[in-house]
Amino acid sequence: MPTIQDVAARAGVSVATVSRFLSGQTVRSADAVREAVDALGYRPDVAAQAMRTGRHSAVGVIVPDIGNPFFAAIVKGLAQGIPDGGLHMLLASSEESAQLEARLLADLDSRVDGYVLAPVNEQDRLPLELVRRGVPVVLLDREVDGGEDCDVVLVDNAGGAASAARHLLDLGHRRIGVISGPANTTPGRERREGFLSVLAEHDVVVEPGLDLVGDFLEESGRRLTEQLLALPERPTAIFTANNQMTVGALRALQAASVPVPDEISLIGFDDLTLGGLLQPPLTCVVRDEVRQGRTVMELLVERLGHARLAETPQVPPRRVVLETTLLVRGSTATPRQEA
Amino acid sequence: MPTIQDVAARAGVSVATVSRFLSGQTVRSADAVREAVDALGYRPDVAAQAMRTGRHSAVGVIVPDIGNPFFAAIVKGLAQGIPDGGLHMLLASSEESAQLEARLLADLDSRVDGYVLAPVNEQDRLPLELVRRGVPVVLLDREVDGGEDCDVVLVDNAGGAASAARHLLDLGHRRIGVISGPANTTPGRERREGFLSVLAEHDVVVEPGLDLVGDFLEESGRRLTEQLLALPERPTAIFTANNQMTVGALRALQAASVPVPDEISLIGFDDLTLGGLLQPPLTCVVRDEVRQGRTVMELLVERLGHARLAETPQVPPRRVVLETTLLVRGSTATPRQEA
DNA sequence: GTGAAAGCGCTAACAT
DNA sequence: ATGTTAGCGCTTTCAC
Repeated sequence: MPTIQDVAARAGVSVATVSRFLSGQTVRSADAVREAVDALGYRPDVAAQAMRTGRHSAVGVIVPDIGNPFFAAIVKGLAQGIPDGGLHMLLASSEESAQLEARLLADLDSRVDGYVLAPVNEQDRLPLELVRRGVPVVLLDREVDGGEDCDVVLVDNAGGAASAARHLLDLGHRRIGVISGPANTTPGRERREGFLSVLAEHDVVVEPGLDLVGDFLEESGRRLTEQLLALPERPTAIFTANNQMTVGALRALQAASVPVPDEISLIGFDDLTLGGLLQPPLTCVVRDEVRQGRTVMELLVERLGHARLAETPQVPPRRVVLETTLLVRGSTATPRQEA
Repeated sequence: MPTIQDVAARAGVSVATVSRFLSGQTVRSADAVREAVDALGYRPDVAAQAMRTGRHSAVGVIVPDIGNPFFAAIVKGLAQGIPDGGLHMLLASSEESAQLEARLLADLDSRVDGYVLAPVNEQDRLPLELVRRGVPVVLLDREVDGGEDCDVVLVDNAGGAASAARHLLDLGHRRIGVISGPANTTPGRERREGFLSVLAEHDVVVEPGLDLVGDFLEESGRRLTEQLLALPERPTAIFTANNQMTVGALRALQAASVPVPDEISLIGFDDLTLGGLLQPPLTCVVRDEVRQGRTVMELLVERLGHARLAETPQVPPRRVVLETTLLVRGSTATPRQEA
């Protein structure tokens, strides 16, 4: 690999001139330098640049589960949000483990200029520590306690869940099972609250056996749905708070040969890859995941730019809440009339 | 951020001793150094290490489409294959563009010690250039021409496609549509050839209008299926060569209200997230994606280890071919008897 | 506009 | 076993 020395030698100038040329400054011998760069196939050594400047032209991304198609779509959006050239993404998956998350964050520390984080839980102190140190951070889909100082891109969890609840109420459901996510995550908490508050407004009681909390993974959706099906009096509808748990619910319903929506209606938060091709097609609350990812990266890039210009840029933290849409397909219907 | 100097000062030793301690060598003042490291929260600066040693403790991963759940599963496997601590993954998506791939590779050059690559096409020269330079590379799911010198982890594309073909023949199909991937990719080429060769052995002719080539994306699966449905005489079965095109085919069949498998049987290469929950559940050739990813990373890690020990390690290139399984579910059946 | 030179944090001789 | 020191490739003063 040629170094900047080689380029300078070939162009007959000093390394300083080459460096200036590369950083866009006007240089008398621009042509000669350009020629040398091209001829030698010179690429600056990022490690050396990083050491000298403290900047890495890379961002760290930690998602809870990269195998989840939802986060795959988010990552696609993140990639779209990266401006052309030179900014890279270090991706890691915390597997919903706070411990692993802490290790990853520590490892990334001297490799990146900023972070996209979907913290494992809202009590997570790490993101705020970074912010206090002046490190650009944008939270993805999840907030942390006291995180007002931190950019965040959410969806309207409560509103989306509320629209799902209203839809079920409109259809006539009164006995509804809720499978929500961990109460210490933003989507887990807000979706449950948004859903239940609408039911409460309409004096619909959700007894403890119908109000279940999962972990956002497929297996818990399956298990909790089985639990609902085992009740003496089954619900007539089920709300699942994320895509993976919806998949689990579908498997359980299918395994138990429960006809959807004839016996039980199902409504999920977030669509599935094939949600529209299922029989019946899935009714769900949808959002634009790719756009959400893109927005996150745009905020981060902007903040990185400011961080470069001044020590204390004082860009006020931004909180973006993207809308959700209720997509009514075939998995919800009027409850069957019981005797 | 404290430096190794700070640690040395606090422990009352030289930086060399701290460095030795950190690299695992036995040191007299181990306790004092450990105390200083902990108290200061010292973390070595990776950029400085990289500059000094030339190693980055990171690997670059370039997949063609990170939004594809198949590659998301692969990436999950890759993450599993990373030994505890300190090795990182820089992930990028080439979006099936050779140009973007080249740029990504150039950008990653001074950030990583090795690569996992799913090259955009088999004529791609870049992976071999890296290998010639002594850079550890493992090819993922796709080979390149003349790439005998390069580790690669494939699946038995031809065998899997052949099993699909035999399954359709056994059911009695004789007029079969084939939607394959780009002929200049390994899975595109091998799956088509494996499929067609079995048909040829049984003297089943696939006329040009039934032998279509897509681009592995959902939209091409949809369009080419529409094309098959528009034929004067429709096929009684369709084989789609990857997951995304299978989704497209399903959409087209549904849009045209073609009953599966009653009028047309469908068999795909690779399962879908909800393949088993579709109505009918999808018959397909399956493999263990996570295992494939894990295997790739294990090979790469091994090669990185060798690369560290000697200049010319001469580890012979390995070629791992993982098996596939025919998963017969409900989307294939005996062809309807025509008049 | 340009060049000489310092130095970012670390590791690996080399000398002890 | 330990300390001293050169230098990885680059950017950025500083003096011209």
